[in-house]
Amino acid sequence: MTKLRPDGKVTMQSVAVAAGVSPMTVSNSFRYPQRVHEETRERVLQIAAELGYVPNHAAGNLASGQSRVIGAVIPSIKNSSFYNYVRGMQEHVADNGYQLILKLADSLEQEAAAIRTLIGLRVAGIALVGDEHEDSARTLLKKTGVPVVEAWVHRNPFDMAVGYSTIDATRAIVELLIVQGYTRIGFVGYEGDVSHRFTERLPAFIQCVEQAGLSSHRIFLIDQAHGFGAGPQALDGLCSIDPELDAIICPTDIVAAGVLFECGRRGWKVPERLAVAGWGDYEIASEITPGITSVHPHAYEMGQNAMSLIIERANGNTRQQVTVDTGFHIVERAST
Amino acid sequence: MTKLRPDGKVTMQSVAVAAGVSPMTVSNSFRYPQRVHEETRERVLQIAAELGYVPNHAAGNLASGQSRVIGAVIPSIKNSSFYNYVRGMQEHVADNGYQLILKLADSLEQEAAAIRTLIGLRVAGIALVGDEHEDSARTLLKKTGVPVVEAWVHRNPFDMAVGYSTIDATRAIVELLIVQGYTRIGFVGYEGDVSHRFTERLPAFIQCVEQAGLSSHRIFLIDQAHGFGAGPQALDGLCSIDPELDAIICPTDIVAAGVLFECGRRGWKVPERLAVAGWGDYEIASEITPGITSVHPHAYEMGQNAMSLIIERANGNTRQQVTVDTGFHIVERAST
DNA sequence: TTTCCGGGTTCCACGGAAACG
DNA sequence: CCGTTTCCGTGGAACCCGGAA
Repeated sequence: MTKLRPDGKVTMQSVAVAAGVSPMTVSNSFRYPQRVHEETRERVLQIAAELGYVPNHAAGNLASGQSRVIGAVIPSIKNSSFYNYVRGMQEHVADNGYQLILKLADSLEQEAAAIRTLIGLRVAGIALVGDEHEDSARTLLKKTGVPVVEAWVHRNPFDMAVGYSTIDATRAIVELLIVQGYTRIGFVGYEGDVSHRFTERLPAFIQCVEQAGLSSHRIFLIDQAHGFGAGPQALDGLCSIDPELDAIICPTDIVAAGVLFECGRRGWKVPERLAVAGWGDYEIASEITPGITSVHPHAYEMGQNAMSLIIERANGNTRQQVTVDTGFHIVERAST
Repeated sequence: MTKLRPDGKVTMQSVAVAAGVSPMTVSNSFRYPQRVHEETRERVLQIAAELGYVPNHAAGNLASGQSRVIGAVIPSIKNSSFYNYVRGMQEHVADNGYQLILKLADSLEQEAAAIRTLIGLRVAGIALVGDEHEDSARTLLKKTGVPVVEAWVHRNPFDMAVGYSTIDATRAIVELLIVQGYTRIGFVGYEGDVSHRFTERLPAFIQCVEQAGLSSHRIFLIDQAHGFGAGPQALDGLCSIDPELDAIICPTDIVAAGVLFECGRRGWKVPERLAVAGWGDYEIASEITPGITSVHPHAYEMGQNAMSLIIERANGNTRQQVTVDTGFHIVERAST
């Protein structure tokens, strides 16, 4: 019928008419450029650009049953820890002709809602953070069979996973402090219902210091909602357990920075009076004085690998290895 | 034909068969619940849940030409300034039955690509940050006619805008410092090609201090890429212009914190020797000692209003007022 | 190049039940 | 009492735009 829409909407049809070719040629020009004669293709793309035509993903998805959009759910953008993770995802998908969309979710309910939205969009895959999800979300993911990657998770994946061992990282930090001669080491954790990637650290700490013949009773839990403000609290708490505390391991560099501020107020020298270790290698860790010794997770690589797993699965390649360990390293700075 | 898909895909059809109704009734159960007899509807929804059915947004979008998904492009999640903005958007769309998806774009090219993706998805509207966009993106937006909101912009909108006046905010900060008795006020800006929401501040500063009969030559530009590290640089730069500098206005609280760190190293008392003002009211501004006097943009409200403008437009209501000023306030703390 | 779907929506027709004359 | 109108829950047909064959 070759009927043009009465409204202003530009479709493949209108581009085809304007370029004097069939709709199929337009389609091919976009999806399989080499199938179309160069001259034709360029004319088609040129006219498409002039008309402001962008292929309708909804229609394409419906017709082909495929999608080149991947969804990622991240818990928060409040701190910078996910910046490199997202950048890694972003750049990897771009290199492979995919596109990334993000959903924010501060709670498991929100995560479940985000997953529902992404499934409604029929994305090619979903990247989640952590291994805690609502049951409803789990069953939905299972039933629809979308490729799912859990990031910041290093074992027992729901489907696929990419992460590093927070247990190994805790061990590495503790061992570093011991090697440096600290013996009265305190640990700051989060209280209440927080993600496994935090709760795993405490038992690792206990095991590790006891293995070294040290005491593991210097433990204080703080509220995750507090940022820098948690520093003074944590220091007070640990000092009331052991006033001669000589080192402190913090759950994030933000808390560590808070401890440094408090040390400044008390006139304590770091690391002479107290060594301070952080986690995450945020920007503040290198900018503050003294610099904070910190665990640097390879977040960028995590993002890359998460996308790579999804894209391989989408292309039909089933990998043997469904868990990728992207590792971490310890950045030693003046605070320890 | 009522043919069930051979693969595992759950469609409206399969739900209809399982519930013993027509596909139309399933559709109505989801979209117009009151059109369907309560008993029937509940059975349908129940069975849909059991099968793990989620309506295919792609198909729905195609058929109805409508979408309940709004896209937002944000420049970075590296710092916390957009956290409240995103939260405001998120919560507002949820209350109105819409869904928000995010795209990250660190550059104008990436922004243009993000816009292209969102248009491909045929979203109901697009929220951008700032008023600088690639020409290709501008024409595409114009031609497709999607509702567009520019946030953090307070005038000359491309389509609709929501923001606050950085000029007024600069004036407010300068006036506060003058009232507090500071006369040798320095200004730290960003060099090179940065967003208008930064570049507008310098002329406002100059005009304002000159109006008060003060000198406006204490100006130093830094690289936007630097975080805390910019503090020492800026302080060095301004001190070489005027060693007796008594106040400094920073482009962000991060830079202000960097200045505070440097003051600590130099043994300078804040605000006795130097008053420090920041911008953004990041978490660090309240947590650090002394607290940083800062401009608090109403980012949450900005997010809400951005979504509200788009949703109203999508519902066919054309507003007279296409620019919403959500304002700001100055949070006075010990640093000035 | 053409034909024929994909999964859902719009629009309207259908038919049974209740209300009315 | 029965025929007719109205209402409302439900279903049928055409169509949205692009992709596979």
